[in-house]
Amino acid sequence: MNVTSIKGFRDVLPDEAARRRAILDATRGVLESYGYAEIELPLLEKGELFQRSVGATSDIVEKEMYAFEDRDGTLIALRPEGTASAVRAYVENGLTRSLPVGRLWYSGPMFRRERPQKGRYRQFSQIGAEFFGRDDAAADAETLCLVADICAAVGVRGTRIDLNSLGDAACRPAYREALSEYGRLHASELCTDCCARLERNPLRLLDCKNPGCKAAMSAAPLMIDHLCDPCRAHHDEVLRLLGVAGVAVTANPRMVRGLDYYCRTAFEVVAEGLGAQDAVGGGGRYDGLVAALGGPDMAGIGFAFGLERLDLASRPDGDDLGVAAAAVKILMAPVGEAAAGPALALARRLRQTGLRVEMESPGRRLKAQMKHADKIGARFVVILGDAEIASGRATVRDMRAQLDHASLFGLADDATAIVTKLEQIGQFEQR
RNA sequence: GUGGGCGUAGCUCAGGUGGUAGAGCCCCGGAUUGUGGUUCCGGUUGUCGCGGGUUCAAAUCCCGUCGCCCACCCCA
Repeated sequence: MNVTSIKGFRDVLPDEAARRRAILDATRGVLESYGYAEIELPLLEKGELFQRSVGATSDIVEKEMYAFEDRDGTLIALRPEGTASAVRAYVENGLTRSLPVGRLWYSGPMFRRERPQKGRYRQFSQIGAEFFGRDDAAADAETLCLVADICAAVGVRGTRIDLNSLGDAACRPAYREALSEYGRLHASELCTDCCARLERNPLRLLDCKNPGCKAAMSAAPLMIDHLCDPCRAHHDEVLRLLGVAGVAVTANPRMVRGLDYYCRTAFEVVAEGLGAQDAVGGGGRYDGLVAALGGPDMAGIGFAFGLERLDLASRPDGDDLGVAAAAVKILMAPVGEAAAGPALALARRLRQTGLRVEMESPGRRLKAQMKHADKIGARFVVILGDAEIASGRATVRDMRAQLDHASLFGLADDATAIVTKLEQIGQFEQR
């Protein structure tokens, strides 16, 4: 094999494609039941969009983004995430006015140039949802309800929703400084990565998995204890509403998120069976992002699920999703070149009634065609050989009953009449 | 970017101490005339990841390189 796919890019074969489609269908159903409308977004955006939203110094933009210069010199990027595009589209198309309270969802591939591993690829798919124009706690609670319902609908096993508040512009800067201060006092106990984080992104000190850092940071101040009054009230109300709604969440005061735009409510859905990458989805509130991208001062909260991870986390006994193979119900078996034309024409007419009909090769012997019929699980085989062409009537083999029905119908018969005859000799589902 | 593991037919793998490649599955064909699921017989596909070295001889030893996987980082 000379030419292969690119590292981190892969082919989704039919079995997996069927599962992905089932997951997408289940998710779409829940999203639409909450009143979300689908939006299709470009795969390419100006690089500037992500620098201004995700953050120019974030890992995603700094070292994971696929970007290149277009012929006119503008920096183009393959989108590493969906929220930035959704917000851009929301502002650019005037939805801030026509749809001031908007619920939008999208799905599709995202691109990040990371080292591939279990559940992580350079091209991966997300299903995302954004809720614009509401900054009240009920909007947060509704969003968490949606997240929980999607997990249930998809059949994700062993899920847990971690919840935290990241504060806002009023209280986070002071906390950030306090955390940095604490970190500097314990700098000698921190790993090199964490030392670098001290100035650049002290919040990340909290979720380092290095044992030494964990120990050093165990007594560090937590955002949750430094929230300003409005943030505190908001967070408490979200928790209260979730309790009433019956959505279980786990308070995780050490959870931070890597994207710059989050504020207040942040959450992550983790599941079992994923290896080290155990997050199936995550999101949070991003009040201020709409304004940062040139729109009005509008609130927003959203999340995204990783399709590959949803699949991994629901796979082994995700039987409720089933793998709906495109089961062909009828195999058209032309024996000899003379039958090719009539078979093609008949198969086509039968398909117009909604039947699934696969056409075999006229050059193959009937035995081989029958073998294939069995392999694909065909319910009936319509045999067209010299005798059938001569008489103008088809022979039908009932694969289940192991019976032939000679001259069952005329080649020129009405398609629906043919279907009726097939139903008379054996019950079958047409779809 | 950093570690660790692995690279033999489409798939799963076998090939002690070097002798020049195999099994099962899958696929295709046959077992007398136009009929499947079992059985039997036969068959196709390999630069043994790639390059170099040692050797009379390497899939097997040495070096390098690439790729995949897992983990760190980060995140979906």
